[in-house]
Order: sequence, then C-alpha cells, then structure tokens
Amino acid sequence: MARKGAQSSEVRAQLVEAANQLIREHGCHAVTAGRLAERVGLKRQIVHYYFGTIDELFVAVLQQEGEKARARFVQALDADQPLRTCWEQANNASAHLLEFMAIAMHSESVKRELTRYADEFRDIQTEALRRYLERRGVAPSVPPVVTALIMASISQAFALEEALGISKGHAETLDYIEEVLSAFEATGKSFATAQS
Amino acid sequence: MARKGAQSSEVRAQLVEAANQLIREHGCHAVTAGRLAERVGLKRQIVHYYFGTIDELFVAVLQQEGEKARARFVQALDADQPLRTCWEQANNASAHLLEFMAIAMHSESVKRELTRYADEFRDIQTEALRRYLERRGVAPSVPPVVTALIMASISQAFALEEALGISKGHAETLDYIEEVLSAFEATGKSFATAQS
DNA sequence: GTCTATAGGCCGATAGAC
DNA sequence: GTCTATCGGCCTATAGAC
Repeated sequence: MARKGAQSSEVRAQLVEAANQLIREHGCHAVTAGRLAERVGLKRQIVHYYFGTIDELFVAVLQQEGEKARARFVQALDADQPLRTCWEQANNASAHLLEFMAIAMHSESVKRELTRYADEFRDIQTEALRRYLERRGVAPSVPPVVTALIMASISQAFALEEALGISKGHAETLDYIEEVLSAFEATGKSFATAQS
Repeated sequence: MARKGAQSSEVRAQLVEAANQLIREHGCHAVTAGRLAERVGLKRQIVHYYFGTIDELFVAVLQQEGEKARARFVQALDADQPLRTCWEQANNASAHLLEFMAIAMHSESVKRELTRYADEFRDIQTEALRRYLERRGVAPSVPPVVTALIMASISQAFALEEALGISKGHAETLDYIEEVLSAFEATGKSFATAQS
C-alpha cells in the first residue's frame, strides 16, 4: 500500500524516530504500531496513515540513519587520520546495523536499501583511502577497495563481538591493529602495500 | 519455567530440528509454537511441554548446531589445508548465525550460549593455527589468536555481505586472500608473520 | 505425553466518521 | 489528519481430562 502522509509531516518524523529508538532498545521485533503510537501520543492507526506497512517504516528509518552515518563518516574522513576513521567506523553502528541485517534477510525492500547504503559507504571509504595513499606518495600493492573491505570487516566484526560480550583475543588484536596503523603512518609500509 | 520433557525424547528432537529449519527459512520471528507443532504433526501446546519458553528452544537449537559446527570444523582442520579451512569457516553459517546474534542481543540465555560457543571456536582455531605454524617451522610475529580473530572476522563479514547481496570489492578481495594464502603456503611469509 | 479447552493479549490492517 | 470501531488472526501460556 502506498504511503499517504506527507514526507515533511512532524508526526511522520516522530514515528521514524520512535522506531529508531525501539530498534536500539529492544530490537526490530519490538517495533509495533501500538508501541510506536504510544511514543508519539496518538492511536496506533496513525502508523498506517503514514506508512502502509511496518516494512516501509523500516526503510524510512534505514534511509534516515544511513544518511546521518554517511554525513558523519564523510566529515570524519576530512580530519587528520583517515586510516583511524576507517578503523573506528563501525563502533557506533554495530548493534543497530545487526538488526537491519536481520530484517533485510527476510525483506526485499530493506535488503535493497541496505545494499545501496553499504555500496555507497564502501565507495566513499575506498576513495578516501586512494586519496590518502596518493597524498602519502605510496603506491598500493593491493586495490584500495580490498583494503577498505578488510578494514570494514574487521572493524564491524569486532564491534559486533563486543556488543555480544565476546572478548577472546580482542586485547591482543587491538594492540596489533594499533601497531599496524602506527607503522604505516610512520613508514608508509604495511600488509596493504608490501608483503615480504 | 523448567523444562519437563526428557532430553532424549524423539518429539523433542523433532521440535529442535523444526525450529532450526524455520530459522533458516524465515528467521527467528517465524519460530512460533503453532508452526513448530504443525511441522511435527502435533498440537502447539506440545512445545510448552518440552520447552517452558521459546527462548529455551533457541538455546537448545544453538547448542545442537554449535556442537555440529564444532565437530565439522575440528574434522576439517585435520585435513591438509588448515589455513583454507579457517578462511572458509563462515561460509556455511552466516545467515544462520546472524539470526542468533540478533536474538542474543536481547536474550541473556542465548547470549551466554553464543558467547561460550564463540570462545570455544576461537580457541580451537587459535590452537590449530599455532600447531600449523609450528609444523611449518615459522615463528609468528603476531599471536595466533590475533590471526584467528582477523581471519574469522573477514570470513564472517564476507559471508554475511554475500547473503545480503552486497558484492562491491568482493572479487578483488577474494583474489587478494587467495594470493596471501598461496604465498604463505609457498614461502611461509605473510602479513601474519612479517610486515616489511 | 498428548490432548481439549480456554484465558488474555497483541498484532496488522481497513472502513468510514469527523 | 486523526479518530472510533472492528475484522480476523496469531501469540504464549495454563488447567485439567485422558
């Protein structure tokens, strides 16, 4: 069913924010018309006025949060240490992102949006790495997109494990990553530029 | 509420298997007493006889699948190529594991079981890597647990992205990983043993 | 061990009044 | 835009017969 409420409505924005908080606090299964309406002080039918289905609401939340995260990331990349920005990328998003992945696994519309967002993020990160290496005068032996994917993978997996209370090997790995980043910043050499 | 049905019951095993399939096919939210009972050909009250709550059932599924995965992994590690076994580790589990992570984020009992399972897996992998390096006569410059965590992180993130249809940079990364693994198998050198 | 019966509740969604 | 009213459905869980 098509969305009827205006994109610019205040209530619509409140519903998106309420959904966002519910996901954070209790997971996607807690997002129901009744609870959403309770948080905005209206009756639950209001949800169906602005969003035909709950799935449409999930997409709206993902669009809003994705755009916020994108803006934050782009701004952070302009600072001194793009490598560290990439490494710390996932720390804010892990639990939240997990919920959307779980939704996406069984919702085509959420999957489409999440994929678009992930591809865009990877492009931004890859381009930032490429420019950083260029500025440092380092010729990468590995395509920057590979470095971007690997850094994002480790960062996200790490954040996810922390959120779940898995900690075995984390301290050692943090030390190692710190060592690699410092070494690259000092010498321009690392696993991403030279092997042996 | 305490479980009442015997651990060894045939129906109990069928319920666990039914839950397992439902999670695979439609996600954890699809696991309801009604659908479970339908699959084992009984009435839905039977679920509450064997499992006080749905959460207990999730824990039982996780225990069973975790044990299966552990056995498979240990056996695979005994084969010729433990490095490749570690790298391919996550390919079977990704979507399934994601569901349990999402449950764990809001269920203490599932979180406890998942953490236990993750730690055990990491220990097995770390020990396998340690023995492999020893056998190869290579002194690691990085603690094996760090290598284990990094390989698992990349492997899992990769499998997860594939399941979600995210593919940007995957081909290039597969080539790179293949190169690193081959290089190590041939020369005993890689990012895990020497940097520059 | 499995059933019937039933409780008490929340769900998404729609029709139509105002 | 927001409401009342309502549909039909699914849920977990319990009590007690067999």
